[in-house]
Order: sequence, then structure tokens, then C-alpha cells
Amino acid sequence: MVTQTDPVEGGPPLGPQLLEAFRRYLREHNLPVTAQREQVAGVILGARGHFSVEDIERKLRERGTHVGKATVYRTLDLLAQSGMITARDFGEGFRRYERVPGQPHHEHLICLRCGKVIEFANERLERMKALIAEEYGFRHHHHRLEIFGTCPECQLRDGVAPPSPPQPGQRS
Amino acid sequence: MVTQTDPVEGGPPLGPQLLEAFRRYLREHNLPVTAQREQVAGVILGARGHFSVEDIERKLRERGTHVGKATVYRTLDLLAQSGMITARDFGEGFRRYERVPGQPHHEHLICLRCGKVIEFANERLERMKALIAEEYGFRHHHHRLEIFGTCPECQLRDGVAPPSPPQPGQRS
DNA sequence: TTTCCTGCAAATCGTTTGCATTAAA
DNA sequence: TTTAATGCAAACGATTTGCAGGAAA
Repeated sequence: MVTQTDPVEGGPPLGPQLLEAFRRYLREHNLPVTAQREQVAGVILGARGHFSVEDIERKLRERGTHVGKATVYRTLDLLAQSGMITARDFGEGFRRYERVPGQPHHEHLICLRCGKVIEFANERLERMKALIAEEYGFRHHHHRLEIFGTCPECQLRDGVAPPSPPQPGQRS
Repeated sequence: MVTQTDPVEGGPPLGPQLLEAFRRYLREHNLPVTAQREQVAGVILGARGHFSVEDIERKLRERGTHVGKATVYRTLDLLAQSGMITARDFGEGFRRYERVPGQPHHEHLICLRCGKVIEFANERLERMKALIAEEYGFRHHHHRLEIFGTCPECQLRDGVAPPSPPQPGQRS
């Protein structure tokens, strides 16, 4: 799992800013700003990456905090409702959550070996999808494209071993 | 859910042929050809569509057969191993199984209202995905593209109601 | 104070597994 | 006969929910 922590891109770190936006969201909706909500939001808004609930619990533990699993889920729901994070399902048998990216839309390259997730966007793809939906009379709502394969690092590590065959959700 | 039953395309129906191929597969692998395996295979190989285990159990019931849930799952695994069906995960919280299509690869258009699934293939998309994987040094294994939206029928039925926002796996 | 959270444990849901029984080869 | 499959029920893992006790506003 690639956990890209806030790279300083020249400006102030993004995390705290987003956290403040979440506080604002809560106040505006007359929802209490609790320590737990701040902790969970702090973890997921403070780093780029696609985190499972387990990932998030680990990060909380590393920060020396404990938040009940139910509260983690409930806060993630809130964050999703607020539009600040998105839930993803890569067919792994659990969900991952991702801070809403700066770029409007992107797709995912997923390494079958190490689970690393790389994002990319492609304008031509974007246009083609709208066209395809139209062709079938669909009102396009959203879409997702996932490319599964082996990342460069794992290719090196493994030599020439072929990737194993995929079947969604088969619990290992 | 669109359950396209074998359309007669000029030749003999495909289902029985595939069922026979599955029997052959079992014999070749020294696996017993049981009544249950034939029933389950008959159901999924006899129709086009993307079926949940629940769908399959319903179809079995309609045929007046009962097969234990565990056996259904086990037979679906066998069918997947034999390469005759594919498992899909559309992020609905359960898997769907589909008879391996005539065409080598296709994508899915999914109606958020009625769950209908429409298949399409697009050669240009295909090529772009290979290129994108390459660009990131990935060895491409497989991919999936899903477009979610509202199908023409549901658009008519609903008037101009906007589709509801998506979050994967949220159990309804 | 009133209202809404939180944590825990129990419940759910799709899927898998253990095991005694039964059927295919 | 031998070997493997079946069905049931229990186990599982991710997620949700009920509820008593505890914080925000």
C-alpha cells in the first residue's frame, strides 16, 4: 500500500486546512466536533493514499490514540457525506477510503503483488467514456477504471514470475 | 438485473454445449460429475447475464431443484477454475458470476436504478489501457471499466430525477 | 440540560469451512 | 470399496446497529 504522506508542494501543508474545513462542515450541520472525529479526519485528510479501515486504525494507534471501530466507520461516513473523502471498492473484500483529490477525476493502477495503488488521469479516456454511455442511452453518473498488473518494483523483485490469475473477492 | 436467456442466433443453443464441456472438464480432472454440479452449471451456462448467488439459487428453485449454498459456491469455484465463468465484483457487496463471453474482453455499463448490466467492447479503449500501463512501467494483467448511470428505461420511468450519489458497498 | 456521541458487544451479510453422511467411479 | 461431494451448521471478516453511559453545545 502506497501511503504518500503530504508532500510539501511549496505551499502550507494541506492536511490541517482540510481538517479545519471538516470542523466547519460539522458546525454548519450542528454536529458536535468531538476528539474522535478530529483524530479520524486528521489521519485520512493528512495523507494521500487509499486506506482500509485497518490502515486507519493502525495510524491512530501509532499516534497513540484509540477510537472504537464503529466510530471510525461512522466518521468515515460523515467525511464521505461531506464530500471530503471517497469510498472505493477494488474488489478486495473491503473498502478503501481516499481523501478527495485535487484533480477532478482519476483512475487506478493496482499492483497485484504489493497492493500499491497509483493514480492517473487521462483526458481522452474521460471523453470516450461519456461517448460510450451516450451511445447506449445511459445518463452517465460516474465510472471507474482499474488496471491490475505488476508494478516495476515487484517485477524486479520477482524476476520473470507470471502474475497469478485473478478472481474477485476470493478470500486468501 | 438483465437476464438474457440464450437467444437462438441461428445455430444450436449454446448452453447444453457448454454444459457438456464442463462435464468433460470434470472427467479429465477425475472429479465426479454430480447432479448438483450439473444443475448449477446448467443454470449459469444456460443464460447470459451477471448473476449473484441469490439469483442462481432462485433459478434452481424455479427448476424445482435444491442445491445447498455451499455446493453452489463450490461449483462456481470449479466453473471459474475451468475458465468457463468469471467472477465479477461491482462493489455491490457481493459477487456476480458470468458465463465467459464469446468476445475476448468487454466492459460494463451498470444502471444505478435497476441494476441492469449491459456489456460493451471498445477496441480503442483496449489499446489505450495497454499504453497507460506501459507508461507507468506496469506489466498489465487485467483491468476493468465500469460506467454507472441511469439506463434509458429508468430515465423514462423516473422523469428527470437525478441519480443518487454512489458510495461503494454501503449496505442498503 | 438536552442532544448527540462513543464504545462495546451483538447482529448482519456474503462467503468459507468442518464434519458426518451420501454418492460417484 | 475407495474416494470425493454434499448439506448443514458453525465460523469468518467486514461492516452495521442497539444501547447504556459519556461528552458537546
